[in-house]
Amino acid sequence: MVTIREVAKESGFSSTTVSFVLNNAPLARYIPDATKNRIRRAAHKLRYRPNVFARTLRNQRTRTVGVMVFDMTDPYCTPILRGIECALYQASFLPILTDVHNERCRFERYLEMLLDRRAEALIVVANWLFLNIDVLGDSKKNNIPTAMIGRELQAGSVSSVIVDNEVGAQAAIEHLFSLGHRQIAFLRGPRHIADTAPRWNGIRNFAKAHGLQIDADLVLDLPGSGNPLSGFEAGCSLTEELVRRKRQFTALMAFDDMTAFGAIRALTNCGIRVPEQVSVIGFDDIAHSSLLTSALTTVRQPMPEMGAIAVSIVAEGISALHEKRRLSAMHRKLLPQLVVRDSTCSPL
Amino acid sequence: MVTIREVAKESGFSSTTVSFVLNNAPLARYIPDATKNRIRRAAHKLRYRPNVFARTLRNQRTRTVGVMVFDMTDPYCTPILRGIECALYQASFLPILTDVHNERCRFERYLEMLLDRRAEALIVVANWLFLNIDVLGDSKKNNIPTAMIGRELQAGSVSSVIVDNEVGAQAAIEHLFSLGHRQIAFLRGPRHIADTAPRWNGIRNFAKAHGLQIDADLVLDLPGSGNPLSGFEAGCSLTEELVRRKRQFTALMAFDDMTAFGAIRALTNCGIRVPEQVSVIGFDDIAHSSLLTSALTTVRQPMPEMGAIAVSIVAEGISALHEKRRLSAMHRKLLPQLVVRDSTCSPL
DNA sequence: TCCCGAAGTTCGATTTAAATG
DNA sequence: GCATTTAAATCGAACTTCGGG
Repeated sequence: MVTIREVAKESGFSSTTVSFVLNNAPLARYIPDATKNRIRRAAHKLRYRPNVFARTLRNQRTRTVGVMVFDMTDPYCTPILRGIECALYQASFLPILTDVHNERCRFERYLEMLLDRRAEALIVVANWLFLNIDVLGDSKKNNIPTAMIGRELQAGSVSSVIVDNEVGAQAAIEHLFSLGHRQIAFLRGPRHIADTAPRWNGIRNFAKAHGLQIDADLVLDLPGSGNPLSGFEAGCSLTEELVRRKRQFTALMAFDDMTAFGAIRALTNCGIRVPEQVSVIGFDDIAHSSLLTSALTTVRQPMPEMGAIAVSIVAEGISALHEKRRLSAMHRKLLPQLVVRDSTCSPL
Repeated sequence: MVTIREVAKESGFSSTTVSFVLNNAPLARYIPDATKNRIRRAAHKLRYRPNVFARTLRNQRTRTVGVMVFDMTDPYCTPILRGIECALYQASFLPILTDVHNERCRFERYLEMLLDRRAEALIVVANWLFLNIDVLGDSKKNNIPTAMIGRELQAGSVSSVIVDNEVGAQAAIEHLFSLGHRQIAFLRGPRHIADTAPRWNGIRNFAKAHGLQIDADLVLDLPGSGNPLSGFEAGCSLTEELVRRKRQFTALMAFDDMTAFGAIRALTNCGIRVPEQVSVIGFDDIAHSSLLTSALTTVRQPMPEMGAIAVSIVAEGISALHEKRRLSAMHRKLLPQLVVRDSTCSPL
């Protein structure tokens, strides 16, 4: 590897001058262009690349952001990661990707590794989250800008980017209602998932406002497990349960897309056609929702945008840190969007 | 941040001794346990964490691996990334994730960034690859162990991990054949994708060996674009084209699962039932293949395993490098597995 | 005083060579 | 010579300080 000293020798100047010139340091102001050019040419000729580690050792900047995902296999994550990657690329940052697998010990070990590597910020994708983690304490202690996607922390210095679950759920139920559905079944999310309550609130509020009766027998809760893909099986078996109860319903609103897929599978297995006999609506708009034989109507979360916003928040945090500004946590709540496809229609 | 010198002061020894003890260096052999304990206690008490950058500056080890994906939104990537992550975690390595978006300039910039960061190895996930990249030259020049997943490089020092496409395609066609299908349509992959040719070879060989006629009018090529999800639309429109031709076929073999999804959509739209009237088989077994209304029969690539094997290959390369052993490139070809689900059955 | 450039210190650890009893 | 410990050099860049013109 060629060092700055070799560039100095090659160009005939000292390494100090080389450093000034190549970094456009303030002190390079008075250095004549002739000198600058000779130095730059020498650096280019030798294919000089500054040693990131030596540089970091001096100025503490790593241009690295730690990204923690709670479960990469969750299809919800991919577009978020893409959004993060895009935004970081533009800012010349590199992501270190860690996947916590919803395990506390992995979370702690990875957090330690990321802090050891002096990640300048942390982005946590915490949608399907079963841990009661204390990123808060840790990141506060280590004072590194942190943004969580998919979960809002009430207090503390951790920023958050979430979708407006209440508005989203309301849009979904409004869609079904305006199609004429009155007997609607619900597969609610697992209790301990943060998204569950606000979505249900949205539904209840809409129901109250429009005099829609919610039949308690048509409301079931997902059990919830460590695996985000388990929503499929759960949606499947809960829907079978609904059908067995022989309570009429013309539409089904699922907690998320995976659950909706399971519901559709169960309905199809029972000889019930979607959407002719039962309309189904999901939430998220994961990548393959449009590919289903009957493309899924759903509420889209702007995943790539959420990733990009998280990056912009922590980038701002990093700047603030360097300029010694105090910066309080930001909490962004993005609007979801109803996407009408083939799995919903008016009841006959 | 607490430094080794503070630990030295706290424990009453020099930083040299501290370093020896905490790293279990050979020279720590003669250091009495009493000393070791005092040092370790001091380090623990002060919550000492060695500065990764100072350490790397000395011994050149970063415990970092660069991961380059050509398109993260390709569902094929996710399980591979998971496999890589798992294996790296166990080896106490951290991945820097980069997504090339199938763009040459991104590829080059990211490669440079990864080399700047002294990634100890490179893993390239190059399934849906349109670039004629020269990782080869670069990695040779920089002499860092490199493994490619999804594409085999004939010569050079780059290792590879691929699935046996020929065997996989043969398994697929054999499945259809043994079900009794004789009029089979094919949606072949884009010309410039590496997987296309071997899969077609597998099909042709099987056909020849079993006297199966391949009707040229039932063979169409995917156009191929930069976007792996475009396979859906292509599969859809090509299948419509097939149906328009009014040439009978009882089964359709798609290049990959996305294409198969498109085909199923088109068939359904045309009022043709899957699998009763036309069986459909895919390739890959991406995450949601089992979720389709009629779960897809397909040929599974062992993605997580491929990721893990790539890691073990580069890990071996890293060791070899440190022990100054010469190590030639490895080429692993894994066996795919037929997964029979609901999209295939015997013709009526 | 202003301009230009160099010498030397610093970042935090590892490691060589050497000094003790 | 052996067991135990350490001073000093090193990694590569950035930056402070200083000197000559």
